[in-house]
Amino acid sequence: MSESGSHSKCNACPTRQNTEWKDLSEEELDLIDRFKRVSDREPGEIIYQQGDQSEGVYCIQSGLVGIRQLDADGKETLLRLCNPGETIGYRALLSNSEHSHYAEILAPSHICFIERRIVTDLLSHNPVIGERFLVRSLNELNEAEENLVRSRNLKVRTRLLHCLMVLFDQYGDGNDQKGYVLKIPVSRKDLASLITVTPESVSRTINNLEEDNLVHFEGRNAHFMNIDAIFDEIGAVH
Amino acid sequence: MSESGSHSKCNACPTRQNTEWKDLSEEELDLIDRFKRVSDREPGEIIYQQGDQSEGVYCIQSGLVGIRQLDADGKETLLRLCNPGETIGYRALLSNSEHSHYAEILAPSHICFIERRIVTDLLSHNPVIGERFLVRSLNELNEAEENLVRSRNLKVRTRLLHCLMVLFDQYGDGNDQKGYVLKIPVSRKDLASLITVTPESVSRTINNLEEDNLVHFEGRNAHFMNIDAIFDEIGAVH
DNA sequence: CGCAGCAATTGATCACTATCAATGCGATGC
DNA sequence: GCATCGCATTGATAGTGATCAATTGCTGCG
Repeated sequence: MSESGSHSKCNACPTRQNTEWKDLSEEELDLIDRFKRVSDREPGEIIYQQGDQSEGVYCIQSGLVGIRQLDADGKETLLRLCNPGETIGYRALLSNSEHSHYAEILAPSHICFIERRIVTDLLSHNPVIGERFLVRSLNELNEAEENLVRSRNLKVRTRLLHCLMVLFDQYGDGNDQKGYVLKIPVSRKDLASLITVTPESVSRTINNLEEDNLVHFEGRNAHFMNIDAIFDEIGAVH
Repeated sequence: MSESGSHSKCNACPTRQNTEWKDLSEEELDLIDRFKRVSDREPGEIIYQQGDQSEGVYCIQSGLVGIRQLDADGKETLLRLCNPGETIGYRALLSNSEHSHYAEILAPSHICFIERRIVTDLLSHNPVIGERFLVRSLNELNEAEENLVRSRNLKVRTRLLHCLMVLFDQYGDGNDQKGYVLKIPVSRKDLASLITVTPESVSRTINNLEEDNLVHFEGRNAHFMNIDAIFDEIGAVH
């Protein structure tokens, strides 16, 4: 990583309105601005390690971050993708425990680091922030549970379609002459991990979707040829 | 359910020390005491329904409650068991959304209902309560993720052993002459649901464990014949 | 340009677990 | 004591996805 000279103001951060920090006072934002450390990060870099103590939180200004978890056998799972505006690493900090997962840069990113004492300071002065993180964690909890239920009840094909639709929601490029287009932001391996399956199975399922003329893949681009049929399939699941 | 005449004081509640309410003031406890509604509930009764708006939270004074989730196809999953001291239904209330799951009584229970306005009142006056629920939800989040990773990486046998050990932790009856004993608090079907498999698979896996002389089952009682071997198997997983 | 190294695909096989159907068991009620 | 209902087990089968191994494709780099 490289320490960036840019000390852009949080106030001007285009994503702040959707974040846990959206209702900070000028004064509070100023506090963060003065102490935050912004850095340029490249894919593959680790923001924090599983098992480490929390030193603060990280706000994603731009780019893409993956949250991964290693199990006892060393197998890794990609739990979720985090987008600009998201603050990560908050869980270990707020529960006063070590990071139960690690965060890896997936696309060139600008990351703002806010150290622990600043965060606790803000929390103790402004209860709204705590509330925001509470709601955030409740949402993540819902997602996690739905994820579990999906991977239990749905076949790989349906899970993949579902996952692609979720990705399309966040990263979709609208439509071109062929249909809706999505630049999948992750590797096949990670795509597989997201839906709890092996890369081989993803490959085969992709062939499957091609044969059925539902989705056309070229590299990381996915073209949805018949998006209604897709919604049918993931909506009223057989 | 039957409205119970007993208005036992929260102060005297044997489980309160481990709960989110542990550091309420006398005055605050008194507020709850005055407005809470205690009821006797029998197995099968539903405390709140998935999809309903939150009307308050429910504190389990005694008994056992299961949190279940229904998916779009009507398949149900038992997500977790809740024990005396636990407050449930807090998620919908705090995130201002409908219940994403439902709660069913699994053993005769005493349940205290605390209505919404009391909770929000307490929350707004005492930020510590919010913090407690925040930590609670962070813990649940960790559990949920570990659960997902386990059901991805581990075979049924290992998951079952793991689940039994977790249950033993909470409901274990110490040991008799034969070894450690656990009265499994749920049906086979629910046991299966907890580890995301079919009841048939649980049955077969149980036979398996019997053959290996690891665990002996008679009805809902499980005798752990060789608890070290069990820990070996779930610790250093192949 | 060609090589190295990694990512992705393809192929063949196998194990696990789901599924379906039937039977067994146990509690409850008449 | 017998019938019934629900729960649990057992059996037979099939399908899904994992696994292992080999190939292809791609990217960056000397």
